[in-house]
Amino acid sequence: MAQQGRKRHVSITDVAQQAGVSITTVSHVLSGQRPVSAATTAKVRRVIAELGYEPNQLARGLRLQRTNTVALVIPDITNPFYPQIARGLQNVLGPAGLQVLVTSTDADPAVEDAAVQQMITRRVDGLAFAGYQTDHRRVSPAAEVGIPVVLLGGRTARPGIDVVSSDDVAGGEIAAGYLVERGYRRIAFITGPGRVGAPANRVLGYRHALREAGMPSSAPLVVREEISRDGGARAMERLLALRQPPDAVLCTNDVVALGALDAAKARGLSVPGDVAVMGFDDIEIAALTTPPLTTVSIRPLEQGEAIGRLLLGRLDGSAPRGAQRILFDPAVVRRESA
Amino acid sequence: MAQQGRKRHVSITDVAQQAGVSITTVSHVLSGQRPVSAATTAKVRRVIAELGYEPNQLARGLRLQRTNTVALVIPDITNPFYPQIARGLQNVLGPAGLQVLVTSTDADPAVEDAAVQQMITRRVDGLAFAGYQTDHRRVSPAAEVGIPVVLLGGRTARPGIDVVSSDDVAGGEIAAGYLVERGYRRIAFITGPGRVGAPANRVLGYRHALREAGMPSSAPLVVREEISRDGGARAMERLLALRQPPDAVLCTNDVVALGALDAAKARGLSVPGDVAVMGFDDIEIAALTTPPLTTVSIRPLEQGEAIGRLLLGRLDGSAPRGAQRILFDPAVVRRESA
DNA sequence: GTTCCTTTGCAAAACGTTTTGTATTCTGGC
DNA sequence: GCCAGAATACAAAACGTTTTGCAAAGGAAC
Repeated sequence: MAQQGRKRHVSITDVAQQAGVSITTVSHVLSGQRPVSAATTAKVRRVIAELGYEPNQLARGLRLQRTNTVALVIPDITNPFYPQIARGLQNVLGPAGLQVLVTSTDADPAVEDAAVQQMITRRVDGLAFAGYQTDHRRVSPAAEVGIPVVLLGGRTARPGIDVVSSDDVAGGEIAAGYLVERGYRRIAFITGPGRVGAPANRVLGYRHALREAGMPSSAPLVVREEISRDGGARAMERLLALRQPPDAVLCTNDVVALGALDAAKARGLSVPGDVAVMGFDDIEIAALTTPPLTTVSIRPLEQGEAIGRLLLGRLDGSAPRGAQRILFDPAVVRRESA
Repeated sequence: MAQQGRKRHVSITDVAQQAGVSITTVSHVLSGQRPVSAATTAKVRRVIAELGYEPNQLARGLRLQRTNTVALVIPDITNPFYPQIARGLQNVLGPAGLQVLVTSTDADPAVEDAAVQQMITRRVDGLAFAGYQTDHRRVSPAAEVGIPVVLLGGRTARPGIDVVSSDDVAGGEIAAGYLVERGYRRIAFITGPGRVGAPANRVLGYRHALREAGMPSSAPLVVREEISRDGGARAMERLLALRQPPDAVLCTNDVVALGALDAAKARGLSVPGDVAVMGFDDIEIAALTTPPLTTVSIRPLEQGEAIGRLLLGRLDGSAPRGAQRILFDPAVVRRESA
C-alpha cells in the first residue's frame, strides 16, 4: 500500500482552497514578492505545513524558464577522475539548490551530440562538458540558445566559452622542480608514444624545469613506451640499463609508475634509495603501493568546484562578460617513493 | 556571440505558424496519435527539420505527468562502487530515453530526506536509493506518492519496495567453496569487529561452506580486526603465528587482503605457494597487486542494470504487483593469489 | 462626508505541451 | 443530388506555477 501511492500530489490550488485564499496569495506568501497580512500569512503557512506542500519544480521551471538543473556530460562516470568532478560540482551547486544530471557518452561524438541536445530540451540552466578531445563544436548548440557552458580540459582557447583545465605543462615543471629540489641530479621521464595531449605537455614542463636547473633532459633520459604497467616496466628497464642510469624517474601517470616500481624491484633496487619514482594523477592505488607513490594530483575535486562556481557566476550574472579560462596548477602529493 | 545566445528556443507554436497549421496538427504529426494527411505531414516535418524543433521536455513532463528522469541517491559518487551502479543504470535507462539525476548524500539522513523530497518535487519517474544502512523510511515519501522505488543493498525485506542487493552470505560460500575446490585444507577468514552487515554475512557463508566440506571454520581461524590495510596485516600475522597456520585466507575486502599480502611478504612467504590470499569486492587495485589478487566481485554494474530493469518494469506496468527482491550471487574473479 | 492613498487580495495571462471534443470537408453510395 | 460516414484539422482545456494589472476595503486628511 505504501507502494500503491494513492496519495495525490498536493498543488498550490489545494493549499489555496484549504486556506480560503487565492493561489496568488499563497504564491506571495511563499515568495514574499508582495506583502501579505500577518494573519493571512500565518494561516497559509499552517495549511502548507499541514498538507506538506512543495511547489512542483516542473511547473516552476516552465514558468520561470529556469530548472535549477545543471548537466554534466562526460566520457565515463566509471573513470575515477569524473566522479570527483561530479562531486566538486555538487559541492558548490547543491547549496544553491541546483541538481546535477549526469550522462556518460563513451566519448562518442554522436552520443555526445545527442546528450547535449537532450539537455537543451530539458532546459538545463548550465552545461559542464568533457569529451576525449574536448571540442567546442559539440556544445555550440547549447551555447547558441544561451545556456552557459563550461568545457573541462579543453586544450586551446574557445570562442567565448569558459574552460577549466589542469595545466599539464605546469604539472611537468612542478614535478621536475620537486625532484630537483630534493637533490636528484639525473632525472628521467617515461612518457607515451604520442606527441600531443597531457603526456606531451608534461614532458614540455619537465624539459623546461630541467633546462632552468642546468640538467640534462633529452635523448636517453626521455623514453617513450606504451602507457601501461608493462610499458612502464619496459621503459624502466631501459633506463636502468643505461651507462649512466637516472637517480629519479618521472612517469606520465601512476599506472606507468607502477610498472617502473615493478622493474626496480625486479632488479633488487630500493626505492627511493637507489632510484626515486614519481607518478602523475594520484589515483587511489598510488597510496597503496610499496613504497607509497609520490605523485602529482591534478585536483579533480577542485576542478569540479571551479566549474560549479563558473556556472553559478553565469547564472546570477556576476561573471564578467568575456570567457574565462581557469588553469589548475597540479600539486605534488608527497609519499615515500621520491 | 556564440555565448550570447540570441537565438530563441523554437516552440511548437513557431512550427505551426511557419507550416500554416494548428499546433494540434503538429503534435499529431509527431505522435501519430491521430492520422494526418500525407501532404500536411510532409510540410510539417519539413518545417520541423528546418527550424530544428525539439519539444520542451519541461512542458511535456508537466502535461504528461512523466519526466523521463530517474533519481539516483547514493552516499558518495566518489566511492568506486556507485559509479558502476550509475553506469549500469544508464545502460538500461538510456535506450528508453530516461536520464539520471545523481545526488550524493554522505549517508546523512537529513541530507537523504532532503534529496528524496527534492526528487519528488521534480517529479522523477523513479528513484534508486542507497544509504549506508539503507532504510526504507528514507524513501517512503516517494513511495507514498506513487514513485517506483528501488532500494540498493537493503538488508531485509521491505514493505512493498523492490530491493536489489548482493547476497553476501552466498559470497562467503562461493569464495570458501572456490578455495576448497582448489584443494586448500585450512582456510581462515579475516573479518571486521562488527557482527552485522556484509562482513558478518560473508563469514556466515564461509562457515556454512566449510562445515559442508567437513573443515574447521572457527575459533583461531576467524580473526576480527579493524577493516583496513594495517588491520589486515595484523590479522595475517596472528594467523601465521598459529601452531597450525592456514594454507589460505579469505579477507573481508580487498584492502584488508592488501594488508594480508604485506604481512605474508614480510615473513618471506610466497603467495599463493605458501599461503593463498583472497579478497572481496574486486576494487581497481586488486588487479595491480603482486601477485594480482584473486577476489570476489559483487558485480555492481549488473546490479545497476537490474535496478534499471526493475524501474522500467514498474514504469511500463509490466512488473508484477508485489515487491521484488533481486539478489546477486557474487562471482569469483580468479587471478594469481589463490 | 468626500477624496485620496495604502493595504490586501483576486483574476487572468503566460510558460509549451498533449488530448478531447467538435467542426468542416471530402468521398462514395444510393 | 443528397446523405452518411470517414477523413482531416482546429479550438480549448489541462498540467502547476509566477506575475501583472485591478479592484475592493480600510484609514487618514481635509
